[in-house]
Amino acid sequence: MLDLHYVRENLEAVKTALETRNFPTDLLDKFADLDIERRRVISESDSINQLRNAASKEIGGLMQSGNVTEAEAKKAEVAGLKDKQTNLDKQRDEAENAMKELLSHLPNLPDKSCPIGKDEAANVEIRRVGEIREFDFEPQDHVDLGEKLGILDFERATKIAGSRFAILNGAGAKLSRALINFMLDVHTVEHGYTETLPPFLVNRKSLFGTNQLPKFEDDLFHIKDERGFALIPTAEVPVTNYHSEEMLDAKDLPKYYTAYTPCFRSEAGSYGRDTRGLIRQHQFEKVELVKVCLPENSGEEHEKLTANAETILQKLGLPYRTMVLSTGDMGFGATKTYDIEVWLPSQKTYREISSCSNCGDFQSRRMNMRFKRVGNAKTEFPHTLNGSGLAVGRTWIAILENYQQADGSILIPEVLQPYMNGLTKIG
RNA sequence: GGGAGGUUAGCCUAAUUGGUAAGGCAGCAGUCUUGAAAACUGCCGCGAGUAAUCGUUUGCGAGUUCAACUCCCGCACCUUCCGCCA
Repeated sequence: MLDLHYVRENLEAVKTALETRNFPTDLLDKFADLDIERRRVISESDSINQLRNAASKEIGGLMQSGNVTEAEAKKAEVAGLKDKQTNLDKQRDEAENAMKELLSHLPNLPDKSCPIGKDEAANVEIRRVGEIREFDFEPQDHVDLGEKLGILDFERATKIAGSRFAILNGAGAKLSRALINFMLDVHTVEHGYTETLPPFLVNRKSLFGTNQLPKFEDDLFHIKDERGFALIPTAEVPVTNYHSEEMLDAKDLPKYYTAYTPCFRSEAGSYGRDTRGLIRQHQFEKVELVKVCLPENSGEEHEKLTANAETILQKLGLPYRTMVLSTGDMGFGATKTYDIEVWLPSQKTYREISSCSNCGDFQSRRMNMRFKRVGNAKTEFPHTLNGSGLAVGRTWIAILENYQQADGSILIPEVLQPYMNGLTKIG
């Protein structure tokens, strides 16, 4: 959420910035009116309250000194204020809710370093790592490879759940589990993250905190239950909200968390896109990286987090490139995002395998997570960052496709072999 | 599912059969000092206001009342006990 005062004082700049995100600025045209109305109602309601409070105090004094008749007279005087106040309070609630509603629908402001453009065509490649393998045979895609090896079963997954679900079997399931453990080990042991295993169901407040709500309600799977749970679309939700509503101490920052969770997405509106294979599923596995840090360090922490995710691809020997997203392609809460894309031989293209975002104070303000510095009384909002480290299903795809042999078998990258009980090859 | 106790500002703690949130710690600014400490003064949740100031805030939501931390109802969370359960 953007800061009300900031928007008020920089309205034109905010409009210009949000335009680069393809955000319709007509919503912002309402800001000034809402702001004025809100302040008018607040001050009017305050002055009525002032009258009531003063009268009430007088009555208290009269009652204590035994002047019952005078107190009764005073009571009658105040009675008329009540309706007026009820009415004003209602207007006040409406005005404040309208402002909150408006602010909660505004996306974050892009960082100055982001390329300006209206879609992914404006994204800029900033590095390319690893050698793309030359095949002396026609490489198959992961669906053909997986099904022939008996480690991937879409047909039965569709039978027992539906489309966009998959079943991994045997060495395929083990490979997925190996990837999870490998990633968690690298991030905890080498990169200093604390492993956490959070709830996979969360409440609406948490979803507001990490900006899935109110705008992206339809992207979630909701539990039909009065408690309003939803299945997490990413571990970013429970992990970033870990310190929501808390007052942190600057000396305890930064905090680094990594979590493995399944992720659940309705994929409403993506009919027909990536229908073949494991690329886009309703349920997928992911190891997530989350940081909470001092505002002045978030740029540097963002670079480090992205590098931490890239380390996994380097260790697995998978070729990739890193893109900085253009203003038009960034997610709602991000000030800046790097996408890491892995090479898929079957598609002869790079596909997203991680998205690493700096959210600035956008989320901490929404979830009321604050911190204090020593020697400074005022509370501040820390910055939050998140990124996939990595999407397990897509890494699984990349391993099958990049490590396939002419006979359809798959070599296991050396770093994964200890996690596969020494297995060096599938098939 | 049932019972008991609890939730006050960054932290800790008060508040007469209902009378308008007292104080301490930490922090900020200033006075004093060569400097620091101590002491003293002001500030020290949020909102409106250039400001004086005013409003608002006792887990959340409603209610009774001129007036609610206090009384009534509902809910959340924490502690604990019983039951059930992997």
